[in-house]
Amino acid sequence: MPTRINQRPTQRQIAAQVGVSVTTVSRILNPDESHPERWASPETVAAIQQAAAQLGYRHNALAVSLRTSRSQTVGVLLPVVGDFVTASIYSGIDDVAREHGMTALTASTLDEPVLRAERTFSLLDHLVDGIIFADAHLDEDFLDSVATQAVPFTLVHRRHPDHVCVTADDVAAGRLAAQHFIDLGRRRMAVISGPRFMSTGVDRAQGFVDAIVEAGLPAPTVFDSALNVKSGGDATRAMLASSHFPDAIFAVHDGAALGVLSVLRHEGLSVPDDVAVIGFYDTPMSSAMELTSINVDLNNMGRRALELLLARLSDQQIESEVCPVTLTVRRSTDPSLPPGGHGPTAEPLTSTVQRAPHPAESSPQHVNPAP
Amino acid sequence: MPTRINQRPTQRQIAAQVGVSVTTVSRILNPDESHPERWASPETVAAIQQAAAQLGYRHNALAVSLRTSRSQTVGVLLPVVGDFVTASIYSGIDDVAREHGMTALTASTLDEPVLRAERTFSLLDHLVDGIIFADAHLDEDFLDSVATQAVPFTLVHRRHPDHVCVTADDVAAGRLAAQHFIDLGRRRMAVISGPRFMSTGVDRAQGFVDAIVEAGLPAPTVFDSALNVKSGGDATRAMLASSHFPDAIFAVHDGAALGVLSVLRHEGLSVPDDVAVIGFYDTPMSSAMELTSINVDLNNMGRRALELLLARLSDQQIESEVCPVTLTVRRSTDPSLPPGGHGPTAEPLTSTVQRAPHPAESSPQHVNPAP
DNA sequence: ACGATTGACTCAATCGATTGTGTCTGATAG
DNA sequence: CTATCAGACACAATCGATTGAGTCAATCGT
Repeated sequence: MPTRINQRPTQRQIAAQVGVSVTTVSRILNPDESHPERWASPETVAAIQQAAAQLGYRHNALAVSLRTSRSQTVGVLLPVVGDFVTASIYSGIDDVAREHGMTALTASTLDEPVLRAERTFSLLDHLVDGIIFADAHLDEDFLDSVATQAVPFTLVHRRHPDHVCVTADDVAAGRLAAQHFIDLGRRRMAVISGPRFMSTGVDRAQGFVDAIVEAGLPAPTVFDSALNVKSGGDATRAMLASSHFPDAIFAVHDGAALGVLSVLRHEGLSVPDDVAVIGFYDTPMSSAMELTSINVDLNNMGRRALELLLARLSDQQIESEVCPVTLTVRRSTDPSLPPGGHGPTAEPLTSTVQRAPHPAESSPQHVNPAP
Repeated sequence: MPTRINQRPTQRQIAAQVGVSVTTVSRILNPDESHPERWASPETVAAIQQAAAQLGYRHNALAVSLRTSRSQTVGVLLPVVGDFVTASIYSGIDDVAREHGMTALTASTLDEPVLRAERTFSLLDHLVDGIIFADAHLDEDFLDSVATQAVPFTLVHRRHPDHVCVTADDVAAGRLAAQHFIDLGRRRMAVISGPRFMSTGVDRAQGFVDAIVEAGLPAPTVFDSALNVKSGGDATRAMLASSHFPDAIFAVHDGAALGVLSVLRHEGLSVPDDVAVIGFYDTPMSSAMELTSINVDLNNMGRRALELLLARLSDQQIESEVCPVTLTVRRSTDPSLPPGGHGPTAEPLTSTVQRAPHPAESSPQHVNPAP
């Protein structure tokens, strides 16, 4: 038993053992040539393959990358790591990367321009073949400067006007939320958006406002927030302090929606009787809190972002993609649904533009009859 | 303006521009020598630094790694990516990596041995300086074979008897949960653990059982589960079907706890009147669901895991570490707490062994008086 | 029987940086 | 006046693999 410790076998070792040159070893171990067996006799091929297996040979990815200037690596820039949304997106990216024998390098930028630049350069130092940005800012031209570096990239989740991106259909999502509220007979709407530089919040709020105005209803107030529990709560308190309190709140992020629910409950207001609430992303918390939420396949968005990037790397023309959104109706907008949702195993109800009819439930506890 | 497109500047280019050899350029650009200015005259140093800045020179991480066989890179193997627990751990690792100018490479293994081996080798192909495993299995000796590769590693979150790891104090956590139930006067306990190969669930269940038996109470039933919402619900249904239904359930994962709550509510049982429930990890969902949960600083666990690994890389002796846990009491065990928790901005109550007294709240709506 | 083709390889440069060992010049010591 | 030394560099091998351009012998066609 060859107890190799501390030393990875190299092609040189295989060559020495078999009695050929490293050239031949390299050619045999890279079957990507058009003529697979053109470079050696069957016996030599077998001998090399056997030696490689016996020594436990593996390519040195660094050496290969250095020589070929193709690293089989993509960089992924996330605003934060450890959050449901970005983690789901990354998961999809990672899947595709693995399917293509590539490695995904991640870095978090905290939405800070300096950190983003630093970490982008750090990825480039590793000669990534391409980059996926999940943290685009609408108003920055950092991406243009990256384009100068001749490293292809795509955006995911947040869009930028000048670059290819894979986003949720955020405008449609906003319209979906608005239409749901309108169908419920709500009239005084509000929307909790995110920072202005995030296309997600901006587009969702835009769709929401547009649909409501088109329906002839008063334009909803737009609150900017940091899209977390605390800022959602703060926005809600701001609403409570204002003269006309809404009867329907659309938060473009479940975290913010949770803050909304928490403050409403704390203030003794009933959901959805007094205020209906819609969140976004349909996180596990949504079902736990019986929060109506908009769903988009984040995993698939990640997949598509990398697939587009790979297409681009194959010199194909690529175009931005918009992923469909659905609305999962729960008790935060529809009290006629049974408490406890549909049990822990049930799939959420989904709809594309209108609320889908939901199947009769075993114990429909009508807390309040629908208006 | 030098519109370099497509080409990163190299030391060779700097050397040519300044009129020195790449040797000198390399020495100047690596100030880690004992004699910083020993290799060139001040004028040359300035010229090289200026040329480097002007060209926008950056080290080629691959070339450096290849030559020095130190990649300044660590691999992180996670069971899944996109989950609160692993994402939080990774976040801590990533922070430390950045602080040390290193890069963290991640890979998810889905707890499948084949995938774990494959992805581990993939990391080794990139010449990672070390590896952090967050997906250790108690019963596997895969790690021993990795040890043969002479790549240092540490474990995090899940332990293995033979290797250095950073874990939560899982046994203490189990005891903490048990003591809380005992203090509440509960007598029929159950614990929902995870698969047998995860030390987390095993240790937590062990501590829980030990403390209860030591208190002279009947030993709780241990249910194995997959630690997700569905399996938590399944376990609860199994309990409901059995002869002696518990009045206290400790789930070693908030996801499973959510399944418990969901099924209990669906069956018309009251929490905590009929059944008290404790979860684990104190996820955002815990506070949303008013779930009493055990908290451990996952981010810090990640930090420590990498810090230990780096110490090990500096040839220091390292030892396993156990991180303290705390219990955050909410309404799933204590109905005397006000609904809505402490508002979205409040810090959770924490305690180390006993439940801490909680501050008086503005509107303490006593839904049910404490027993 | 002889040039041409094919099969089976090898040579050597190269990717970008690091590093042990020179080399050369001018200043200093003796 | 020369041996010595330090300062300021350069040479060239090396890390592990890839790749265009050979080399050499056997085989083939005519």
